[in-house]
Amino acid sequence: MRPPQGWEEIRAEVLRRIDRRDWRPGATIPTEEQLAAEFGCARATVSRALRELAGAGVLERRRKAGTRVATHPVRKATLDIPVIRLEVEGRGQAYGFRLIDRATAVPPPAVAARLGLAPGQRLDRFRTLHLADGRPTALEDRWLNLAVLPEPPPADVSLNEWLVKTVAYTYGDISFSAEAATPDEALLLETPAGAALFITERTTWAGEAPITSVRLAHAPGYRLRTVV
Amino acid sequence: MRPPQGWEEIRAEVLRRIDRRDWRPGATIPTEEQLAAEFGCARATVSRALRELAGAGVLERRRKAGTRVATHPVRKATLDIPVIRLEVEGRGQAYGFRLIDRATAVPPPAVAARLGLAPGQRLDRFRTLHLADGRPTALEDRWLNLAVLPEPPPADVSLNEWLVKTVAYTYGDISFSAEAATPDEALLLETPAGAALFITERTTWAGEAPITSVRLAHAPGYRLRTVV
DNA sequence: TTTGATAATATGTCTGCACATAATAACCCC
DNA sequence: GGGGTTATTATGTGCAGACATATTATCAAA
Repeated sequence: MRPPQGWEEIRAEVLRRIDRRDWRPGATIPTEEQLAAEFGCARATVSRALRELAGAGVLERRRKAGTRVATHPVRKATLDIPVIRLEVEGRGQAYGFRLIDRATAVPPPAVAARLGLAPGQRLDRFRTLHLADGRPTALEDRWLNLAVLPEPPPADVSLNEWLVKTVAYTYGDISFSAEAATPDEALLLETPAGAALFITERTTWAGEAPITSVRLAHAPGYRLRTVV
Repeated sequence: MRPPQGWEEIRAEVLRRIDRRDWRPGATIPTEEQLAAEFGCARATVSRALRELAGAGVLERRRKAGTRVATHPVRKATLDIPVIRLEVEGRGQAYGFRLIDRATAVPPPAVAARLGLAPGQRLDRFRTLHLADGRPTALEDRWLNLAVLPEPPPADVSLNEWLVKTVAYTYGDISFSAEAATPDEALLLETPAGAALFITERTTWAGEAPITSVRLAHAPGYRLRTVV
């Protein structure tokens, strides 16, 4: 039996031993040094494999105490969150969007709190309907802090696409929830009022300055997946 | 200005340069070797920092082509998905659960397909209501393949907790969606019929054998967060 | 002009070593 | 025994060097 070579094969071998219950949940597995000796590789290579598995929540590691198989599956799933256009095009549909309205206003308290704004400060609000093959797929409600942008956005291109190419991206916060469609949302998304909508909310900073807070209401049927 | 030391400081420095638009979206940043020379460290240390950022979707790396700042923010957010008991206790509430019913039956086609079962194969179904401070917080609908378990589950402890301690965990699939509460679900979760519920679905294999498929319907107000 | 072989190059990975750090175990003294 | 100090130990991080590999650029032949 050829020993695993390369950190990916070692990771697979460790997973296999957990699957086969050689190493049970809660049990301590051999030290990096022992595994390196068994597999005939350097400790750093074993370390890399175990670190990845710890990052995925499969193992728990502590100095001196060693490495053990995780008992409580606080899984760390990794999500891909693409921009809507790519998501639509990835399904083989034609993407489009329509600007519903645009205004300058004081954002609701929840948004102001998320962005860390002084009360009463005004922001620009854009509401955009995203279309897949002409049918609405998501309603975007974006509050944008134009004051901190390095240059004013052009009027002729998608605000989204301009933003991602222009301002830096260090998402501070993403959250997901389910909400019933308001009459307004239902109308725009062409769905019955009260339908269950999947909501994505993102708040973005560039360094210290809050840039934008977006709420995406996805049309019914939307599903967010992770693959491990 | 002291140069960053350690891969975490280097990661922070790279992020800062992106934030400050020194390196703009789409632009190629210096090579690992150049950065290592600038920061006065080994290439491996820079490599570690850049690899982490690429894993988070901030950078895109290709051999020979180099490293560039990601343009389309296919962000890779990392989610923590704890077991419900820990989630409830983490909020400082008292956890409890109640087994609603248990049966052996042929699962609906969607579940059978997810698990890759032959049509007509029977599984065990457990429905459990999870409680926080006595109030329902989530409804669990679990289909379990008892045949592949190494030993039959005991009757006196929580099936969940026994499962995670006994069988290996290699989640194959997790998905999130929003659905309207059925009358049955609404009754159990003490919420109006048709309320928007946040749904988590997980399917688990141990090696080749499908173990279990779980559908969790969270009571209204549930929110899944990521921290970057 | 196109095609195909070849060279150049940046990242990907590995090794072997060293030291830092956190957490446990061992010990000693009262 | 109890409590506090010290030693031990496994992981975490770092470095320098080497080779592997994917991809691009270059250049010659058809």
